[in-house]
Amino acid sequence: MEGMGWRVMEKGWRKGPWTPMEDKLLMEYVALHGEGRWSSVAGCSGLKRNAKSCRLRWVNYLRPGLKKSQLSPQEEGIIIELHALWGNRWSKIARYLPGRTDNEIKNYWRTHFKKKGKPLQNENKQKYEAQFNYNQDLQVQGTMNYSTSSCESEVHPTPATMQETTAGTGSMVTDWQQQQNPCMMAQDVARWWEIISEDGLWDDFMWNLDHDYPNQAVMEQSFGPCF
DNA sequence: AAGGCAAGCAACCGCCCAAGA
DNA sequence: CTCTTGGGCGGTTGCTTGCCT
Repeated sequence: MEGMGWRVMEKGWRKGPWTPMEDKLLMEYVALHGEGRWSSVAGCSGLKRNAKSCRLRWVNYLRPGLKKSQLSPQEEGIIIELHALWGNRWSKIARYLPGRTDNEIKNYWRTHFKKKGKPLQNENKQKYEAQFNYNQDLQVQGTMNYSTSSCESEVHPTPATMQETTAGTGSMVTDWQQQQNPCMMAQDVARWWEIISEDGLWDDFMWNLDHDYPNQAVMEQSFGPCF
């Protein structure tokens, strides 16, 4: 560690894993000054960490309301669905999973889905289907905002989808209103899933997601011009 | 029991963008 | 308008841990 660049003092900044004492200092700082004033953390708190490191530590680990538990099948389904819509927009996806961080979702995706040549089959697919059925139940109950018609309507993942995970961020709807119109429904995802997994399109699709947006050609082939 | 290997995760890096001077 | 600075984001790295041989 010490000799490998970890924890070396570069411009006086500490690096590497955070100690409990550093966490305590950072929490005290945020309690006093609030979030978002990262550039002055070092000066005010005595922490020898740069602004970015402090922000990251706070956002990914110390922030109140973070869930430490494993992702539920419902959350997994949400990730799958939103990743299909937006690609690697982790922070955007994270906004719909209260208590989860973009880093966590990103790591989860990479370890659980990306490394596998054909992810989401069998066990994972079952999990997704559980989520799908769950969404359908909600839809029946009238708590879903999913449109069942077409792309013309406002269609987006709803707070209802994430009801289980909602921890009262309060900003979800507002955030959502600023989002694009994804034009995809749970049913579409399920159908797309079948096509991708059975026709061997998955690899192409996945690797194209490394770029900004999902493979539009594949999507259009499956669903028409929505994408 | 010990070594190797892979998965998981915390943290860093570099780039981009927006706001302010 | 241009430059600077701070914050945010996605990609990547490398340590830790658990499993397998």
